[in-house]
Amino acid sequence: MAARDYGEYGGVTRALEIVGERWAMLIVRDLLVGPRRYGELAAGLPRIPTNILASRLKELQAAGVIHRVPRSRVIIYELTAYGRELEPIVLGLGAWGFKALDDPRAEQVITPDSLAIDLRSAFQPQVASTFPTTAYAARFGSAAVTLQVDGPTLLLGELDAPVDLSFAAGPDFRRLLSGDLPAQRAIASGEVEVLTGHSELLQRFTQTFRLAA
Amino acid sequence: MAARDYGEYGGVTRALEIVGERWAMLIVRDLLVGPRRYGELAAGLPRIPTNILASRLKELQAAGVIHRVPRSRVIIYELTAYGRELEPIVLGLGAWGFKALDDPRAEQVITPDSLAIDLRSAFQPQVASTFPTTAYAARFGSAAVTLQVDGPTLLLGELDAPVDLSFAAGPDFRRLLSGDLPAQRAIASGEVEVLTGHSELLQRFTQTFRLAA
DNA sequence: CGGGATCCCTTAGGATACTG
DNA sequence: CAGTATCCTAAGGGATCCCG
Repeated sequence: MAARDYGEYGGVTRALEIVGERWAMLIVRDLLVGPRRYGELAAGLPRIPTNILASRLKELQAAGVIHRVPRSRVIIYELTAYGRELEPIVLGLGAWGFKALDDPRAEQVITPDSLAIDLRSAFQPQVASTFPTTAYAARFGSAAVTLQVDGPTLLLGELDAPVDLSFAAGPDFRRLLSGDLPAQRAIASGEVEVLTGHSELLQRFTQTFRLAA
Repeated sequence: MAARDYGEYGGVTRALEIVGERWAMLIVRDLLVGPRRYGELAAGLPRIPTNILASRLKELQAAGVIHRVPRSRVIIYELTAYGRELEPIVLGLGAWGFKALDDPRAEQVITPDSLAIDLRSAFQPQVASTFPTTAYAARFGSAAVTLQVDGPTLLLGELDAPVDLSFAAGPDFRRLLSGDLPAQRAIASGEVEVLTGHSELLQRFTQTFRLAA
């Protein structure tokens, strides 16, 4: 770590020495969704070389951002309390980067963890509070997530209620989340296909999850 | 930019493709303090190679984060509105990294812009509101800043009032900002030297600028 | 089969010199 | 002062192999 520090004494440089290396912040992002195994992280970061993943995990562990937990014959990586403090920063980066998204290119994939974090950064708690509890199953491109919105809180992954609306869309979730493509028009044009549930609930979804473009 | 993107379609990856490269976020940090010329940026980032600075500036400009403004025979770089939206993220990174700071090493320097941002991330507006307007001139190691605290607002750099307290300290500003080293003890031990003004004002400073360790 | 380690090669980045 | 040009090293990409 001697050659790649910044030679400066300050909070921002220190943070970047820890999570500024290539791929590091994406590992943190995926672990914010939940604890993950080595192979799950590798699958969620399609282009990461395995040696880089291994060394980033060691570095993040040495810095106290993550720790490895042996759990019933397999090893689980999870964020420490200090690592979880990066959540607002990662969500902020997601919201900021969202505005710079172009159209999805053919070689780009959407991973479930990436989608989960984007939806969390789009989540509007105060709007959500105005609706009754709602469970969604959403698919964008090849990535699917289930979400349960319960008042001002958002639960990702595990549902304890039946799904109220499940829908599938193409990889371009930008226009739906930005409000650029209204829910009813998305359905009418076929850009969003409602699989189960009331199609009116898609409008509730787009009000609950909103990111400025 | 083809080989160094992440092959993923999402907000966080897009953000990191723009400001995730080495040195990029530090350029943004320094420009958050104010517009800067090429040479000023180079001076504020002591170890950046000049070719890297040049290419980062081009990339950030292409992404709409900064723009070059010719001003009276010299070129000024400044953040665009989109670039300024990174402010809470940079301040958050600063506060997060602050907690991981070790003792300053001999080869590490403190630059004025880095110090300015660290103090901004430490600024406590609600505490500041309880004090009358106060102007400080602070020096840590080789970096000096002037600050004017006016109610809940903080002005860096230009003062329109006489300095109420000026002091000098070593490069280790951690213990003072974390509250680990109380103001009076810092003065008694000589770790902080009050140059002009009432030494009691140092306590006001440490209450106004506070970062958890 | 999960969790890495090893290999080779490519490219970004560091150091320094140079130019309009 | 504001950058280019060059050369070289080290980090990252890609594939394969290893070990419990």
